[in-house]
Amino acid sequence: MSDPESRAPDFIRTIVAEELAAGKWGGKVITRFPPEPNGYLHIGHAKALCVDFGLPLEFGGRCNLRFDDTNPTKEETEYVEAIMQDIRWLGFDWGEHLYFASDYFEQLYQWAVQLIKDGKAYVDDLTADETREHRGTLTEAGKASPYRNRSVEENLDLFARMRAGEFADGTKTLRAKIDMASPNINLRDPVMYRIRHAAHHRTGDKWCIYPMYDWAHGQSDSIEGVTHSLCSMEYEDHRPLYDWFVEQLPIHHPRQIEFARLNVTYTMMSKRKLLQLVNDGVVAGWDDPRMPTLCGLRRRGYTPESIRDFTDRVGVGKTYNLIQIELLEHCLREDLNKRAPRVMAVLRPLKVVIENYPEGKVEELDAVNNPEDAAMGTRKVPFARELWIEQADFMENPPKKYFRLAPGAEVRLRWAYIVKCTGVVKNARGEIVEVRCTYDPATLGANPTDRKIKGTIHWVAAQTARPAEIRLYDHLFVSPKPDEVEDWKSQINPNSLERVSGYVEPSLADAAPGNRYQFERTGYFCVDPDTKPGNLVFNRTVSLRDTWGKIEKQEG
RNA sequence: UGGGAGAUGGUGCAAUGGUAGCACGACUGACUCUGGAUCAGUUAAUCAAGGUUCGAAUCCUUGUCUCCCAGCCA
Repeated sequence: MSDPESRAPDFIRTIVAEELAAGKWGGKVITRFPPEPNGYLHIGHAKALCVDFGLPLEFGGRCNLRFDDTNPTKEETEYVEAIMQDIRWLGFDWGEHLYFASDYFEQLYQWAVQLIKDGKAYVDDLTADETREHRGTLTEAGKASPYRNRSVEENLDLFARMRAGEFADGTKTLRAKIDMASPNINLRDPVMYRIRHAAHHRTGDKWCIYPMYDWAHGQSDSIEGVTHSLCSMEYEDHRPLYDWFVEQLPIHHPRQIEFARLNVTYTMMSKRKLLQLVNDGVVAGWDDPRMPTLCGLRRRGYTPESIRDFTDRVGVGKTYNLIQIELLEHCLREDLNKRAPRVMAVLRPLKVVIENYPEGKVEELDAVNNPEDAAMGTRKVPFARELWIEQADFMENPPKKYFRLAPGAEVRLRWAYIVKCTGVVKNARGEIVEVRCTYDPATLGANPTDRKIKGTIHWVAAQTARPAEIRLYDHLFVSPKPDEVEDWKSQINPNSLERVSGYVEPSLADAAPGNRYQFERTGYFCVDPDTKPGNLVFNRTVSLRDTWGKIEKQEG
């Protein structure tokens, strides 16, 4: 991961550094990460997490985890548990500072009463439709509700009775009295409370009125002593309201700063649409390895380090961005290249028989676990007369520049001998079912001096191989911007998951779920939790860069 | 056509009046018992037009384009 000191400071860190240098905020930075517990965290949240938690890490201070649970009809405990797990996995710690906006409901209520007393809020009887009609449009001012000038006493009485449950859902709201003619629609008497006779995941049936985001968020920030309330660009229009609410009370005033959210090609961040993918069975769940959710990426085999590195490289700005998924994959490969042990696995098996190798003989050959890290040592891999190789590593009529096995051609078997193809066996349909070879006993750990062997292929000895289910993933969507297509579901990639039955070397027999490996020459894989004793399941995390594949593509 | 924000290589981020740089991608080549990794190199950008200035991505003017806002969602 990049050194924080070497990174160019983004505009937020520049602002904070200047403020601190000027003696503001008492020299410490307090931020908050405020998820709504109505879905799972995704890669976009990872960026926000890195910004929110990264700032106090750099300047001193802390980041609170506060659940923004002000809407009981959408929120569930299942989500809060999952969100906490994902944040910890990514590597961030909120210490003792776990909060819920619902913890502040009483204080929020008391402050609302104060606003009513000050003539700055009123109870409105307009229906939702009427409220919309009164709000005006982007170009026309709104008009005042007929209830806008109720007396303080009447407002106090009505608000207390709203809380007491005397009124049905949707019949009354508490509104801030600001300016129905404001060019900023957020300031046209925004709703502060609505009536919802619904059980809340934490407060149960204690409340039947719930605060709106704008009212709850800034006041919650203030209660927690937050200095910098970092959020995405769409809240820029809300900042005047955020400021207005905290200024009406003699309380601490945090600074809201907005930055552009993360977008990545071939996926989407909409929680609503991701939920739909889950509900429609397009994916197997929130943690399906094709999902951009943190739990999906985790199951896929992504490392938290690679995700943090990615968010570092993406930067923080105010410009709309669409990051190419290749950058994420690059960060992943770079990380895994250093730490993933190498093993051999054959995804699409083709039988090879070495005619001059004794039947029944098995040799234990030495293989290096990671050429990038000698400390990872070596292991033994069994070699025998019958092997599995990759179907793609043999061609009966090879094109030029094909360095693998073909009739009459020689190839190095990784960590083993050089073999030469002597012929093939075909079935009744003319398909190749077996490749016949001879091996050169002098080439174990040594290269021949009379000829140059360009190709090396991986293999698994048939009699000691372990069968495995291997799940190969591709982008969930065929379009780089699936969100921008009218019918986004039409962009779902029908081939985003392919299951193959392959063979892995015996050292993997007891591989534990979550373990990550490089299958030499094919990619990085991790053991899926679906793995049971004797039934190995691997997910392809990401393929290796494939220069040959590129050449093939170019030449048709 | 109200308000807010933003425009730098294909993508993302820097340069805050003084040589437009870094990363990913793409393309060459070297090396290699992974067609991986690594190494070397190439490609390619300041939204437009005026103005200020010795000098402008940066300052001024005008224009263009993009995004966000009319939930009792967050």
